[in-house]
Amino acid sequence: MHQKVECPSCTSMKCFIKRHCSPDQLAVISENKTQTTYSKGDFIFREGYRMHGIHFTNMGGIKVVTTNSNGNEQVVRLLSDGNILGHRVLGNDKYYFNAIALMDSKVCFVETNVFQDICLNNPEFAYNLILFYALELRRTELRVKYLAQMSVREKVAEAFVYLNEVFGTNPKTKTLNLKLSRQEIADVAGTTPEQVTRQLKDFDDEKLIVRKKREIRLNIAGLEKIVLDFKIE
Amino acid sequence: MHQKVECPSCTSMKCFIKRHCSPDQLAVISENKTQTTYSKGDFIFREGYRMHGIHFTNMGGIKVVTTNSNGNEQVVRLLSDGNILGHRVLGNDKYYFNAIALMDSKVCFVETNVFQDICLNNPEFAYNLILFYALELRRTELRVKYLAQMSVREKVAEAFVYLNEVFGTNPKTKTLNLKLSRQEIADVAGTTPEQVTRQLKDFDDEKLIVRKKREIRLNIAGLEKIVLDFKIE
DNA sequence: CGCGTCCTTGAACCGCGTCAAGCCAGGTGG
DNA sequence: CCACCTGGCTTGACGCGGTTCAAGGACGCG
Repeated sequence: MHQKVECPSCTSMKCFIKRHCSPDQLAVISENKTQTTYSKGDFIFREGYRMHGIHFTNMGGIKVVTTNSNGNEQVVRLLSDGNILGHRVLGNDKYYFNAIALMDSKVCFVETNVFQDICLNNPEFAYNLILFYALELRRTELRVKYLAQMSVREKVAEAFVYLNEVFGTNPKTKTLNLKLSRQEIADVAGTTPEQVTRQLKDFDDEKLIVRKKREIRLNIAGLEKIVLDFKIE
Repeated sequence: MHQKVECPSCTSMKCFIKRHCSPDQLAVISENKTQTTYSKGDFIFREGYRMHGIHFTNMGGIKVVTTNSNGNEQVVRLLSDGNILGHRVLGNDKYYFNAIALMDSKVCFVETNVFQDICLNNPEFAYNLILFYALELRRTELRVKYLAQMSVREKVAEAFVYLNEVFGTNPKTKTLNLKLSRQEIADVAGTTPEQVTRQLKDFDDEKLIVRKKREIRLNIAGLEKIVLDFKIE
């Protein structure tokens, strides 16, 4: 197994804990946290899993998904390193979604009571967490709107904008830092693999992407325009 | 105008402020809050409106909606008395949804800086607010799932379950405590008035509802079964 | 070289939204 | 008091978008 990364010596600039806790608190948290390494495809938690704490991604990428009757997955949220995971479960220990590693990932875990202590003793931390939740809530609501009202074309465009936002592109090749199957893209967009293929063909014709199998070079400005046009009218 | 309800003498058992603040704090908040009465159809805030605080419904009912290109509304959230409204905007003053009164409503408003002070000086309040946000987030994510994967039949059933959850039914007549047009039901369910009519007919045939124009008597157990069946398989 | 997996493409099907016509009820004015 | 009008409800017909099904092709790996 890998060496555990201790909070005081952690270099993540994105980590919520790292950004909002005092050195003293970092030491306490570090002592009380566990850290696990997951391989691509591993479950961080499953539907019905009993949660008794909060996860923080130290490195890697994770998707939170919900499964429907036919076994199709719908991606509810994507997250890269430095993000909070499983914070929805706070105060209610049963959760109805699965969290799956999209690549090799390292995840820290803090138990609820430790976390609660931080909140109660560090009001600034708590207030910043409230702001974080507010932002998350707005994002999720926006996704409600998207899934309910967008056409497939718009949903696929939005999926790439979202993927780019979270994982970014290789600055040299401009290809997405994550290779996904048509099925996986469909799960993010909320449609079928066949529709994804068709849309990718259209986008290719329109110079919005260049596709070489799973390597996809994005014309982000163009894709964002599709999403923006939806928002405006 | 109506008389302002002061927090210390407010009798709402549901109000978040009332439940989690000390008498001292209640006095401070009451002094700094404003209270407005809205009639059915009035906007509490509009898309693009600049927000500088948080609302609490003292009495009444409100819907938070988003409008699409054709002018159709999609209900994102319903709330009755004692609820928090506009908390998503915290830390980011622009909002992309409209809040509209469903009936005559009284709403309290607390400015952000006052609210922030409460959070920073009352960690318990802040922590409970975090729990509230976590719950809200789970609810919203569930709606993402519903809108993305449910059939119209299931969505209409879910709309009534949701309406019943928030506004309840008259214990005598078992009719919904809120009369809505077909269009308004469609906005909650995420479909069209015509589809609502068709579903209501089906539900009536199946003894899941009894409809007398806008008066609708619900067989909640039956409707919940439809939603539950979707969840399970 | 052969097998399996994923991608692609076409075709058929179907659920749902749209359009339009008719209906019913409540309100208004003669 | 009734005739008319208006707005919402109902119902049927239609068409489109998107999912599903199926077959063929490309690629990778043993």
